[in-house]
Amino acid sequence: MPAAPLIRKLEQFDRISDAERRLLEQAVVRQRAAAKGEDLAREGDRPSESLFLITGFAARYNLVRTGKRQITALHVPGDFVDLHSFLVKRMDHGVMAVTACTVGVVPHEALRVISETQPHLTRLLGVNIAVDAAIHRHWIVTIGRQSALEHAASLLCELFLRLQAVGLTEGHSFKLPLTQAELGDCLGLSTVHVNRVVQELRAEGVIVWRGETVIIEDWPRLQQIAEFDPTFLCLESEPR
Amino acid sequence: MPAAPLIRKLEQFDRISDAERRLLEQAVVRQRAAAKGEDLAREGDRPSESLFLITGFAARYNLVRTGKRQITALHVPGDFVDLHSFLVKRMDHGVMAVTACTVGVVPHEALRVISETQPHLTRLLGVNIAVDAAIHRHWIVTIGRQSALEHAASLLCELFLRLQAVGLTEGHSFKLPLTQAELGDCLGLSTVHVNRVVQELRAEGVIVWRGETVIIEDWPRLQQIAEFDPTFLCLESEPR
DNA sequence: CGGGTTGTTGAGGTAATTCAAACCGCGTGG
DNA sequence: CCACGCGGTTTGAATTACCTCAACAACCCG
Repeated sequence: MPAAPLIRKLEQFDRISDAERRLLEQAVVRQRAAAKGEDLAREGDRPSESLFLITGFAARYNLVRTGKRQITALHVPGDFVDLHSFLVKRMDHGVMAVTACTVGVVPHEALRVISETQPHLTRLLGVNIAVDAAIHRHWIVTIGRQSALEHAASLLCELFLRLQAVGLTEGHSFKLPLTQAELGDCLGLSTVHVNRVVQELRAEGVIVWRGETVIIEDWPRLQQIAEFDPTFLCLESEPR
Repeated sequence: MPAAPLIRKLEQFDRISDAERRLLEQAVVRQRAAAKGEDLAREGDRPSESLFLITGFAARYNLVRTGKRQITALHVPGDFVDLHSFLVKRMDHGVMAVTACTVGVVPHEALRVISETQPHLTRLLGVNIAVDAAIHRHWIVTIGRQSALEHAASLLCELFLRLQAVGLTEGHSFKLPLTQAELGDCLGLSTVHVNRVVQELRAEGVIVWRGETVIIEDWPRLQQIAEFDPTFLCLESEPR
């Protein structure tokens, strides 16, 4: 049932009929594994299929001349990592497997058929793209106008809720398989500074982070530090 | 012919049939004027129509607790400022008229009819959202990993090409009706620092900026400073 | 002509960076 | 079983890019 995470994700947005469910299952022609660190797509590619995560974490990234890297999006199971490539054709960023991943493969041809015959499903895929964009905007705000501490807190809030929505949290804890360097590439910060900010969140008793496990000890306070309003994640199901 | 700028914008992505053109014209039920500084939409709104710019500049923005503002997108004639509100329902940001604007009004009901009956047009509207997201990602990269100078240069490159695509440039010059404070809100910089960076671009002979007019004196060098690759703007028409 | 907005400049402060080194946990191979 | 190497984390010190505050100049509009 490789389509299950995708279906659950789309159900965050609206109810899905059995017929639609079957169509999505048929659209996933195969699944494949990717090793940690592997590129799922590269800048400049013109993919003929789109990928969604079944298990693992992935990141979209861009490299700049100085050798620095900026991660522009983190993806968790259920997320399409390059749905837009169906519409926009050419990848303007790479996608890498942050952990070992399994991905479901949906040919653009299948997406085209859906777009021709399934208006409701097409809208839900559109919501997918629009929510990606909303998350991007949120990142712009936090990079541009929040302190490193606020920004880090914000990313933790976001990830917690997104993982909770796909059933990957336990109470207030979740697996965060990112190095501090990778976190820095998300936040636009140096590794050293990420470390200091994480220390501060720990010292304040807001989070515990050991190994790959983050425990949010004080969720209200974390939200307050981050000034976090989850509206943009669009986690409520309604007719669309 | 209030739909004309919208049609031209969509034609950047792909050919549009006469029938599609007529449908778009019908979808624009009216136009309205907005004064400089007026809000076209506010955070938390649930609009029942989407707006595109016919004339003028608009910006999406978010406010943070400290009173700072971050602009997450700039819009020029032809751009929808809140197309995503059709899919995502609730505005997670405000939209303000940076200059006096005229906007075309497209009821969500009309978008729904298009999405039910016009797969090709629906895809082009999807491209619209996807390109917005691509621009967002570009902003994340430039805010996160580029210097203020590079970032400012990058925004000028982006605006020049977007304005050129809708016929609002003359040679290498264009109207940029933004204050340095507003530019700072786009770039995540203070007004003072924006000023210094602009001075530097002037001193290097890369641009002339007097009043509302920017002249790009050395386009290759501006692109080089910004490390600018226009791919993400998706300015090539192809079948979609 | 005057008052508000915008642009410019200077000086001092600070958040984050860079560079460097030490440390830690962990898997691997001798 | 220990030594080693490696990726990741942590700490310190010096540097820097950008910020804040403040004053002033230029401009525009009524």
